[in-house]
Amino acid sequence: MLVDTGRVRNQGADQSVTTRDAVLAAALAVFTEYTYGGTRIAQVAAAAEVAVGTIYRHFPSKEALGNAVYRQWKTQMLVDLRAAAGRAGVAGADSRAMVLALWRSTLDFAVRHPDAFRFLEYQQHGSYLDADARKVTDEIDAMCLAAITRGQAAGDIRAGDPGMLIAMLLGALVGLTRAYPGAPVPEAALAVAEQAVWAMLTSEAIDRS
Amino acid sequence: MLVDTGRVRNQGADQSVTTRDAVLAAALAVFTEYTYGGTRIAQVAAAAEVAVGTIYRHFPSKEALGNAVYRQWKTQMLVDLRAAAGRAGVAGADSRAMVLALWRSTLDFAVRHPDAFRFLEYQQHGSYLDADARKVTDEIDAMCLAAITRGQAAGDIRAGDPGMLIAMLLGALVGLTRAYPGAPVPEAALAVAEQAVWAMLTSEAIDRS
Amino acid sequence: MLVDTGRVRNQGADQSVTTRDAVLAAALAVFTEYTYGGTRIAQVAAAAEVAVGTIYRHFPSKEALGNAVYRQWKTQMLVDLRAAAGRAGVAGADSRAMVLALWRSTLDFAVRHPDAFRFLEYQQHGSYLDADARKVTDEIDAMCLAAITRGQAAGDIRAGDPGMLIAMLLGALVGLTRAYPGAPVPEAALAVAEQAVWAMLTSEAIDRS
Amino acid sequence: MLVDTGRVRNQGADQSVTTRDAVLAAALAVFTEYTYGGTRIAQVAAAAEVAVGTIYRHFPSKEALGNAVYRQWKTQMLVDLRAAAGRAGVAGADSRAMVLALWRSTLDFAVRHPDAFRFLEYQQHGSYLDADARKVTDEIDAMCLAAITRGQAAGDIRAGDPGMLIAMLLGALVGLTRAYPGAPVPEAALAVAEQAVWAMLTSEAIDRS
DNA sequence: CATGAATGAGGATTCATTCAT
DNA sequence: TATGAATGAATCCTCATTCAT
Repeated sequence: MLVDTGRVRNQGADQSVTTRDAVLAAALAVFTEYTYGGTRIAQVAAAAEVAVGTIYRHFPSKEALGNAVYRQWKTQMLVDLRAAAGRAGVAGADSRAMVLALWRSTLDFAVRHPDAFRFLEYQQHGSYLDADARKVTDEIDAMCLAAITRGQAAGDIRAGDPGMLIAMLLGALVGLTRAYPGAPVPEAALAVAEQAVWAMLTSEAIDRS
Repeated sequence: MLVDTGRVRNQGADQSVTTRDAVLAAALAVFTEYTYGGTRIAQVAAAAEVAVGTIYRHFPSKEALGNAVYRQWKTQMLVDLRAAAGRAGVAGADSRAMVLALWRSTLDFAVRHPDAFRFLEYQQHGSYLDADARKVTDEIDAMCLAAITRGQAAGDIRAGDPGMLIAMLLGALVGLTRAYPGAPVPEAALAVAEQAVWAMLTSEAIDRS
Repeated sequence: MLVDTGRVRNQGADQSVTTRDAVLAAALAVFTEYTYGGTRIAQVAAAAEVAVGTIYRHFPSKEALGNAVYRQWKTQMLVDLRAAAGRAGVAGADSRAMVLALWRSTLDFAVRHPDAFRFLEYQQHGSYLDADARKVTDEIDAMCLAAITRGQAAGDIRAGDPGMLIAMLLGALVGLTRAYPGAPVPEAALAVAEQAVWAMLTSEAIDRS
Repeated sequence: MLVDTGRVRNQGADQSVTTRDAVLAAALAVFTEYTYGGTRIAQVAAAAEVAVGTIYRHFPSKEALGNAVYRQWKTQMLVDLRAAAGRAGVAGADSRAMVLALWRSTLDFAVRHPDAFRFLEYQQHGSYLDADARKVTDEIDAMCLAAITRGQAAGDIRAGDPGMLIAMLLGALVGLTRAYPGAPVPEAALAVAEQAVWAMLTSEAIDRS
């Protein structure tokens, strides 16, 4: 019987990587649209053009798949943030530049991977995230916290609970992406957003000046 | 034939309103904690201390219950916003004061009804909201949009897509409440947040000055 | 509070009889349309313009209500058959006239109480009929059986299992009423049916002649 | 990409057809005994020796299953009737032989598939039958109607509403099977029934002779 | 490794029955 | 006696997971 399976995937050494990645990508897309809890494994399988059973060959459970997607992208975010922080640090930047670098990295992530950003920041993951996934999140949080705290110490950033400031920043970013559903955020909006958010972080200093 | 049934009907009605309200309140609490999709009707029933069947006497389906909760609180928000706008308008306020009034009304709502605010702004309702529920949302959006637009025309508010500015504002507010999970937002944080958000809205003007 | 309860039913000594009868009549109508198993007590209550609880004041259960309806009409049928048999017997009729009298009584019943006839002959009552109800049925069956058997003995009726002949007769009658759903069987059809069914009972004799 | 999946698909399909047929057969048996409305899906599953979920892989709902069973057997009846009509037509039969052929085909069906015949002719399907199922029924009705009408025109069949005659015929047949519940109709009874029913159709002609 | 039919526990919904008023 | 809101067991249906091929 002749069937068109749609894609070459059974050949070569990296086949399982390819399949696994296809599943991860499909899962992200479907989770973003329907919520983790709202998507059926069959939907992911259909989106990945794979049989249901195949998903279970790569991930032991739906929860594990959810964690894998979360970890994949949160780790990507962490990598990006570290790279940005590294560049800023190498340049001997002041705390202000460091915060700005982290902000821009996050913004960049949100623009380049809108689905991933929405999935990560926009949903309630509490019910299924495991320790590994949380560890990545905690590391990112710690990094941002440190940058903000240092900025506050240096007088570049307004006073206030750093955790709250970060949460508001991220929240504003989430709002930004929510304002353009299913579309990339326009360039103009990005510029406005950056100014606006930066003002948020420095308003007190500005007021003082 | 006309008969005076005395209190019988009213009694039934009273009872019914009370039960209905208990279910709505329980549903809000449980939906907020577990997500609409993540809660079982049995959980709502247990939280409301009624039998499962009782919920179906008052709401035809889980979806209808979700809509009712959404509408109840979004309508409350609308009422609050209208009251705030009315007070500001009576005071002959400028556009700046009007926007500030709306912001404070929303903030106040988030502080006084943290569960409701989280339920409304924090979840993906797309899958089950009906036309009625959306109508309330649209009205609120229109109100805020108008205020921002007028503020921009008056030069009180920075330029930029008004929808985006509102989304960022709300997002920041969501982030704020998320930063203090299961607890009221501290007073100090509220003050900081207001300054920060206001700076967001006016940064350009400030920059220009 | 003034409400129109639609009917006077709370006055006089025979009130409960009236209510009970209203429920029985409503039940017959709804059972006939939706099947015993397919009707909800609430439907019967609505059709009887009575509250659900009221039905349970008169009948201990849905099953009891079903039995009561069945018994009511099967008993009516029995009464009619006895009257017809009585008249025929008094007239000193031959077995042929007796069978014809029973047939006409049944036909008359089917024409005058089409819902009742359909309910009685057309549904599977096996699951809920109690001994009392079956007793009435058995008595009718015995009566018909005796008439047919006597007719066969007298050579007026063709040979064959009398139970089968009765079942076919009744079946044909059911078919007749089914052919005119929601409407009375036309006079012309009745005449045809009588000839046809009578031919069924006597065909052999005719063939022999 | 075109791949030869070998027997995989066919295997799946075979398996599926077998399972589907097992479910259909089980459903017929249980529906016949307990009525469509009176049977739980779990009963069908148990009778088919499959899990509940398996039924839903093959039929989207209980209603769809009911329709499928109905259509399966009504279609079989149609096929049988057509074959009988074909044979009678080829033999150049007169209208009398044609009607007799149809009658015998139906009788044969009732004898060979007593459950199916009871399910089809004995229950109220109105509540769940869909257009497809009704189409088959209508086709059978039209076929019988045509035969009777032609027979009447040729003077072989008595006058009267053909729909009514058919309904009475079928009704008598239903009564016949009802007279021997859970058992095959005895040969002797079949012969009697045929004479009786034929007398029903021709009584007038006979009377006239 | 891939497949997808089968499984069955779990969740939404219905409805006969009860009982406080 | 009548009412109808409340009850919860029973029922339909879903979907994560398994496993024979």
